[in-house]
Amino acid sequence: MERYNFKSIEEKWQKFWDEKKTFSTKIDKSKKKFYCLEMFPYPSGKIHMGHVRNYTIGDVLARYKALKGYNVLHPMGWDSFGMPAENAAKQNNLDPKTWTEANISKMKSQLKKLGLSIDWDREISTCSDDYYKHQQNFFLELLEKKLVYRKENYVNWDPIDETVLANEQVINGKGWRSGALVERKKLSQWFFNISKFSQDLLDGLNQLEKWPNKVKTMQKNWIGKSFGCEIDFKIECQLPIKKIKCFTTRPDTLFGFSFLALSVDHEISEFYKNNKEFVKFKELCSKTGTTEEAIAVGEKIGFKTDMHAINPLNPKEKVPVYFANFVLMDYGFGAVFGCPAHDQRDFDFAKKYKLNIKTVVRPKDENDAYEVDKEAYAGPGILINSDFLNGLEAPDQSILETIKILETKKLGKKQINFRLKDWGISRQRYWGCPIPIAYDEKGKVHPIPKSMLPVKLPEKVDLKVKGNPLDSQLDWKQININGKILTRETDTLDTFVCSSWYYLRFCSPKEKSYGFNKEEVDYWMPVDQYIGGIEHAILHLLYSRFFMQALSFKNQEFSLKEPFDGLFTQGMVCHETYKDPDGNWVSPDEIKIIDGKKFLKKDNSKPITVGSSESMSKSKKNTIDPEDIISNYGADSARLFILSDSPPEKDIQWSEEGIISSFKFVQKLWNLNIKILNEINKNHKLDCDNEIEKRTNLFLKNITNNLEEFSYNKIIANLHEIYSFFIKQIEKPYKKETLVENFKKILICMTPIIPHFAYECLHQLNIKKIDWPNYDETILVKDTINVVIQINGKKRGLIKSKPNLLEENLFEIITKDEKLNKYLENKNVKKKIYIKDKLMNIII
RNA sequence: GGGCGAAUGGCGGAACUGGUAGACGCGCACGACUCAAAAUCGUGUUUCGUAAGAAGUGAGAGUUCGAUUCUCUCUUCGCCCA
Repeated sequence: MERYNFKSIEEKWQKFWDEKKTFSTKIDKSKKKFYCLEMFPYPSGKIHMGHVRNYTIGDVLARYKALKGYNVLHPMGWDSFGMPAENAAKQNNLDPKTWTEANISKMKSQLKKLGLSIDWDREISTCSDDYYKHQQNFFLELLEKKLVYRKENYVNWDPIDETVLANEQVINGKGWRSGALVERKKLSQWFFNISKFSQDLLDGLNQLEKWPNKVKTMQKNWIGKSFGCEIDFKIECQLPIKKIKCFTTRPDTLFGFSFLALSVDHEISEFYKNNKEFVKFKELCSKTGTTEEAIAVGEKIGFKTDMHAINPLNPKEKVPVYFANFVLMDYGFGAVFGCPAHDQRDFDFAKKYKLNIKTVVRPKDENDAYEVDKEAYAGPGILINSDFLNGLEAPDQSILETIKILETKKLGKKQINFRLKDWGISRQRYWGCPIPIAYDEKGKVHPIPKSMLPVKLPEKVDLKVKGNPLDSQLDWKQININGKILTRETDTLDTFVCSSWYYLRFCSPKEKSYGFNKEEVDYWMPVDQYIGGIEHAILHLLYSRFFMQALSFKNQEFSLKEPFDGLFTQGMVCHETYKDPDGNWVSPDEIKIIDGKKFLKKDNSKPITVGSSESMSKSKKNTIDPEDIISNYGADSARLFILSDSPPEKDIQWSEEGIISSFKFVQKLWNLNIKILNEINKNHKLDCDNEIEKRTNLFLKNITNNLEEFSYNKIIANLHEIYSFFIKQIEKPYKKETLVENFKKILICMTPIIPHFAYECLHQLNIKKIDWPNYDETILVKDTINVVIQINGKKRGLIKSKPNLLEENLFEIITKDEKLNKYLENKNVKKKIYIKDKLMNIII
């Protein structure tokens, strides 16, 4: 038996593809295009199993579509700006550029070893000025369209990384990378006006039929459209304040009004800036964090003012006005009216400060004496204790009706509110795209002229200074524009900006005059299938959608609104976790297993406890290095296993047994191939039956359907089945042409999955022209079928018969069947349900 | 607290629009080859039962001739939001 030498064969084909530029793509209007894109990696050092899974899934699709006759664009690049480079450079006394480029070249060679069908001529890297100069140009275009602006704003400040974080980068009140407790700080920042497109981004989701519903729901919730009402509350106080504007989604509960709460950043707070108690209170609030989550979890605290607010529907009623930590300035108007009976947050606050709690909604099955007791009631019901609103059905009818009344009385008006906030894009970091802006001594903004782009990052900087290193680059900071000496903006762009348009750049990566070439983009866009992790469900995907909206805004030339037609989110790669007796994580290669049960540490034979399977991470030491797998088992085996065990959208458990099993399967296929090659040289003339053709056609049908549906785990099952059939068939008499012809088709189906192996076999059979084989439905028509026989719904037997049997004929067969008739003897048949060619259910 | 989703052998998972539950793989058992082991090949493998047979898709109900699939209630887990 010949051993399959994956090393030399994989190398051979990778070299062949590289030299022949097999996967280089050009516009070809005679063919339908297919743009297959996987989320490009951050060049962190080396690839991990998550990459292997992501890019294998994409590669199967790209290769399959190419065989189906599509002109496939399948590019790869590097999301190469970002903080890890800066941190690593600081630690290793390198510069971020050197570190990043070394990582890129390492990871590129690793990706090549996977045998991916990537057009490497289109490779891009976001940290190269070829790329970011176009991004700076986009920034200036958006500035002209007034979609970029600058404002002073409270930000989440990460005191360890010394940078501003987006709300999404704050997890449990801590920085997503550093883990530092986030502080509030006021800074001048650049913003993309993403909220301008809230409604468009929401509407656009409806068109995205090939997106998972889950992701669409997440984006919908993130955009957070709410329908409600703005209300002016009259104020009584010593200060020159007449009224306060509030936004509420529940104006119908106005009769339950018991306090008015303001954000500590509300403009009215200016009147209290000399009040020592208030200043103390404000400081306390700043420690609870700015995220909605931090506020919801933390204790609700308030500062009572001497102001009183008047209920617009009941002018006799006056309630106290508080500053409260749970009111955010950037939602609504930074002021809310409190109705404790029907909002848990208000309820907690009212209990704490002993405020009035008046029930105004009762559940349908309660009577009007119903009173809220231990917690707020936010469910549907009937309005009570609400004067002229009594009896209305909450929430739908009562809200609309109340708004109508408020509008006619000119006390408020209907309003739509969005949760989506503008996107802060300034980062106080060196390793990012410079913002093409300068300031004069008065602080006035001067865009850098487009002719002066790119604004290049200075190459040699001292990263060890506190704060942003660009700030201390005095020679770089100065710029002469038309004879004026100005100071550059030293903040750089959030790296999410880089990844918001890279898919456009792939269409024409060498275009010099602009970020993309219109003709190329018109041909290739949108991305037909985008593949990546669910962790980007909100940010990256929403920002990319925004970027297209922004580019097409006031632009006759460019009208594409949705960048990604199809989206697929793959699951994570998991592995068992191990701990030694001291509770330290132990990595899988430090472990030996005895009799499949005992887990011991290799060096000291101490017992190891096996923990749950969790997503691979360095901190839990449960990672497997793809490079080891490829060098021990080959890329084809790795690809085969990563596809085989679980559906691609679910998590997969990496296991040693699994990869070995895949490795063995490749070897078995190789042996089958050799047997068939030997058969070609023999001169068989025996003609058996058409079973080979039939089974091959069934295989073709199944694998094609499964490929179309992303059921890649089932494709591997299909391969196992057809292998088992062929290896048995080869022992029987058959016509050699039939055998070889059908085996060729199967090999073609293997090329997307295990390309090196399959192309080698096809090469040995001297096959040059390769197209996806079609199946013949007529061959699949069965001449004998199994009909299930049920008695009273219980399966009692099977009848083999020809198709299209008449009911009475089948029943006759049943009565002649000894085993089945046993059930029918002396019984009255009440009913027969007959589903042709499938089943008969006899009710007795 | 709200939203979405999931639950099938020892394990990962199949089962198209309601119609043979457990495809395929792992693991395990037995057998062949071998002095022996590994590798390889073959057979078996939901549970109980010697068998005939019975039970069985998280729990409970419902619709139906028939439910893993549809409806309701509950439990547990996961993800997102608060």
